[in-house]
Amino acid sequence: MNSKNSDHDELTFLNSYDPTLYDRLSLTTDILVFGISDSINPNYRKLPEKKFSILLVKRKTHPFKDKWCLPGGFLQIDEELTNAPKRVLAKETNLHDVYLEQLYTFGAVNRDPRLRVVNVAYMALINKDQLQDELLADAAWFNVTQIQKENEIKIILKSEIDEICFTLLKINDDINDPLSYKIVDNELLAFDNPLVIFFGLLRMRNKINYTDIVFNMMPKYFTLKELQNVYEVILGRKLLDPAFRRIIKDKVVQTEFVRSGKGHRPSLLYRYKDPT
Amino acid sequence: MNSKNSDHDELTFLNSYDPTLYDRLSLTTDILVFGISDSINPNYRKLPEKKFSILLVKRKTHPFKDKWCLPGGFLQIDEELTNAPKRVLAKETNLHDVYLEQLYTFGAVNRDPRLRVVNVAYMALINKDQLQDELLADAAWFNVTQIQKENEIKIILKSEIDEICFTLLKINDDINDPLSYKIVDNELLAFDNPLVIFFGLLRMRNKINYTDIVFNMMPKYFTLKELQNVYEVILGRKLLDPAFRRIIKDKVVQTEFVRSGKGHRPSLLYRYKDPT
DNA sequence: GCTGTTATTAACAAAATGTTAAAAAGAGTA
DNA sequence: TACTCTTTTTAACATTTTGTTAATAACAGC
Repeated sequence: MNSKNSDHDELTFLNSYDPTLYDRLSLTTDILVFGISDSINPNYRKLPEKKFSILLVKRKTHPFKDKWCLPGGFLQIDEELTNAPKRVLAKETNLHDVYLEQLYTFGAVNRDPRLRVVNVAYMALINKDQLQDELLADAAWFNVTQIQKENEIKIILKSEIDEICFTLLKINDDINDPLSYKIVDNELLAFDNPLVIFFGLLRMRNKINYTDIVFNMMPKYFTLKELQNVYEVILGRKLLDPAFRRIIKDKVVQTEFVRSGKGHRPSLLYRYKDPT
Repeated sequence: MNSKNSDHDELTFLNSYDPTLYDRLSLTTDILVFGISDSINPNYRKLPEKKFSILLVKRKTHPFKDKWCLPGGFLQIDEELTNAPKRVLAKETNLHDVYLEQLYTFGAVNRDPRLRVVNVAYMALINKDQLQDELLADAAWFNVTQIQKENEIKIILKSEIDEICFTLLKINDDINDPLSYKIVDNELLAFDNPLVIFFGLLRMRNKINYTDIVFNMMPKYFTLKELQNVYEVILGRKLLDPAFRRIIKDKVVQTEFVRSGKGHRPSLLYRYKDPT
């Protein structure tokens, strides 16, 4: 068989192909938006505290009406998969050109009560200073606190207007698989969003150690202590200054600027050194 | 609004919901099966060489008839997403209870010439000793060789009956995103399979350093040198014996058995120490 | 100038990793 | 039996990285 014939066969086949031959379902995308919040410290001489936070929106329609959920939407039939989270994010937060990374695809049969839906979850990292407009009325930032016990992970999400709490139980040994956990005590979050959030936190804690993704959440200029605080809230533990500085100093460049007026030695401002 | 009313609203909504409201498409799953092959060394006194290899099947139908591809199939409408790769793997290789991990979801609009298909790729690790039956006539193991130049990655897949070669060009800085690469010079592989294979290799090389996944490809008993060889073929570089042994000795237990008769000091046989 | 505060780094300790080379334990062979 | 060839195994040291403590620096406010 020569190549011409083969191409011809393929064309004939494609022209007579019936696309309804296989089961068809809907595909959605959720976006787990991470950012860093400053919360004012009551002691006016102390530094503001950094908080690791995620963006949730309140559902206006059924199903899960009035519950919080991750911003998301349906994939369109003629739309690149990678475009869907961009489009949704632009619509919900007016953010463009943010760091996006595919997180995991969730496909439990009953995850949506309406119909069979498979969800491709993405993770976005934003520098909240770049938020041009106010958030929509039904969106809010929630600070993340994670409490780990034996086979149980409790996550508390706290905004100015609401507090969400849920627990994940480990039902399986495979620690890197989000489906190794079962959701319990979830009152306020829609769909399987607790799994998406948990898996995103896990991914962040891992990748922070061997990539430069944190810098997507930093402003252009920052002090090393501010950067260290971001590492600390993501990792959920304190780091020692000298050790942190040794490791991070390859990734940043000192600038001519300082942050002063704080009642102590001014801190030098650094910026990210692009590795090229 | 009380909870009873809310539940009632939700039920009313669900009963009147029209599932054809949103675009619907087909979902497939591909499985990148990794294994380790022994190739006999021509010098009879030398040890057999370990090769890192993947399983490909030859397509019998259009599209891409007679090209090699990853084993895969369509997700059924009432099937758990995690079940699809299990079902496909059982059918194609007669393997059950293998290590499976979700790799990435590929959703370029034109990745399948027939219809809009989104593909959830999985990675499987198998110990080839457990293969109970012969492979199907149209399946074969291909040894993997990867050659990295500047912005170019060349991958050579070699089986007893065929040799496949393709190149990926880096078109984007984001090194962890498979879509940062463009496929060139691909003659023999179907769909976007080169991207799946490349991303799987990347994932393996990363995870081998901070997880115990290699042991899914090892037989029950193995020598430390055999284990080291597996690390070496996956990482694509030689390791120094004492350094490797120091790191790996926490993960294995020495057994009472030895492998002898090789014309040199016998090697102690170890087994995986489950971390529990 | 003194106090309170945080930034920055020096200096040392401890741990991890890289490297070289020697010893151990067999099979084959003269 | 003694010697060679081979690979396994580890000792011993060098080097690098990381952990820790504590000293010094530089400001604001009083």
